[in-house]
Amino acid sequence: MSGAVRVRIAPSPTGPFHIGTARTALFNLLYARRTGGTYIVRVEDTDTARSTAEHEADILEGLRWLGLEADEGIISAEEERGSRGPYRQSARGARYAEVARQLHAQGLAYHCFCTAAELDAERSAREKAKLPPRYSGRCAGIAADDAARRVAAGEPAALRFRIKPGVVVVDDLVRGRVEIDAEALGGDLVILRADGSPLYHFTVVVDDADMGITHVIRGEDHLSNTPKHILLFQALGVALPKFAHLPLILNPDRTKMSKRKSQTAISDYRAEGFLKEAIVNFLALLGWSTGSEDEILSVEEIQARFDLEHVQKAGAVFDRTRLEWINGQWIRRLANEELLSRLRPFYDLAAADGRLARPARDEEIAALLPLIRERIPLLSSAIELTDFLFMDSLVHDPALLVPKRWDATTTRAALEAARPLIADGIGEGDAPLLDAPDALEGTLRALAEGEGWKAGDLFMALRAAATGRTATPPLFDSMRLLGRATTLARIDQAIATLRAI
RNA sequence: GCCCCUAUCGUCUAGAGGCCUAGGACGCCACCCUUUCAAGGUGGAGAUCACGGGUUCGAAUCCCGUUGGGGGCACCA
Repeated sequence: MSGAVRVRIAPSPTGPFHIGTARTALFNLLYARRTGGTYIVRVEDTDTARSTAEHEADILEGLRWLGLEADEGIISAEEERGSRGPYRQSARGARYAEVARQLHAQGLAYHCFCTAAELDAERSAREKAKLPPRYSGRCAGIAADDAARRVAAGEPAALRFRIKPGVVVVDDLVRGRVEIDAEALGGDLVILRADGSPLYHFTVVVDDADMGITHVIRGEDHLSNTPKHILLFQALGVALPKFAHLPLILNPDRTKMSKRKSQTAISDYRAEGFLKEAIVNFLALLGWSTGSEDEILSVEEIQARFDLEHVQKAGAVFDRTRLEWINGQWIRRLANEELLSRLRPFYDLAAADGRLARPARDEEIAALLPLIRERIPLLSSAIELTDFLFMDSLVHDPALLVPKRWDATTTRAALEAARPLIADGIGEGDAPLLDAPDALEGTLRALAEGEGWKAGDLFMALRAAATGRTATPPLFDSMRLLGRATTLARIDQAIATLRAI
């Protein structure tokens, strides 16, 4: 028996991979890494009505993507690692039945013959009397042989665990000592339904015991239920794990973060072009702090500093704006090849769904990187920012074509005057000159000066003509990337459009 | 209704009795840079540390209460 730390994340595949699950998984992983412990993934799919293979796949893929893959437990639909499994609750039915039998044999659990209707009536009666919901314990006193006879006769019976009276102490690593009177636990707890299927509070304890979990790190929403777990651990005669309840992630209105009020699916954030580094960085700082003023941290840096002492006690609002800022920071930090490969799927998807007329080649994206890196808060932003380079045709909005201080006539004259200079100054498929001075810029500035135009207005007219947009990467680089023929054709098209006004 | 947790700028937070006339970051505003948009730089507004009592020479920090917020109380997880 070693003192090695064993922690777990136990997602339930009743929905897509949730941001809150990701945060809990991350904190468990960080704690395991920091202590040299083992990080386990267990799938809690006892709710067969709501659990699906698709959700499980989404969760496991999300964990893998974020770098939160298990050391032990479930890796994928096919792969499971470790000797203390099975790690999927749906495969542990026999074990739950065995433990339930044992508790029953010890008199720690009993058969309950109450029907759903009776329990409902009891509950609503208490509610009407302004009393907290609580099982009366009506079946607790049925003699064992009577109960056995009724079960044998085929009467449906759930199995209830006897809640021992007394005060239960939760020694929480984040919150300190918490005392809860067993009286407030709602009465004896159903651990097996009448059909024999196990319930959450029971399976979680059996699993944590079987898997040798030493630290249960989970959301604060489980704090009130922890005494039930402690009582169950004691009934099983196993050592208690340590508990650490993390603050909840909140909607902007400060309620528990939910799908209804917030974007909660990790896959949605991924599809928008959030980097895994940014999500991990952001999530780590939601409810935990370094104690220093550093903000942009890699998983390795976070791992090296993580501790439960700096975990916040109060809930934290999920601030998407801040996430986007962190994402931008990480995009700017990625090496070129890395950024290129992260961008690749976004360009492929855009080409496939028609937002771009054709796929972008690697060299083309590579050439764009320096132009867009500082301009994209999300990977997906790159598409809107550069789509003009990958479109066969472009429809000018006449309203955008004319710079604010100009009229249509001036704009047309300017485009006509600039056209030959551009024809001379740009080649086919030139590379961007980036920070180097572009000779064409000087030429066009001279033109503007000679005509009494503001260079900025001329550039804006050209930008709108060449790209169809008013916010673009730097103009001259954009035109070089576009190539001589396309740039001139678009200027001609813009002139024609202006003539029609 | 009962039980539990919690409370520092709009948001995420630093702060573990004197270093705090409360620091940083996001966001916001202004200016600089600038061909647009960004990025970056500089500066600014923004918190009577929820409130009220204590303890102490001294409290954002400790104690009690109040109020606010949240969570939990299923044959859901």
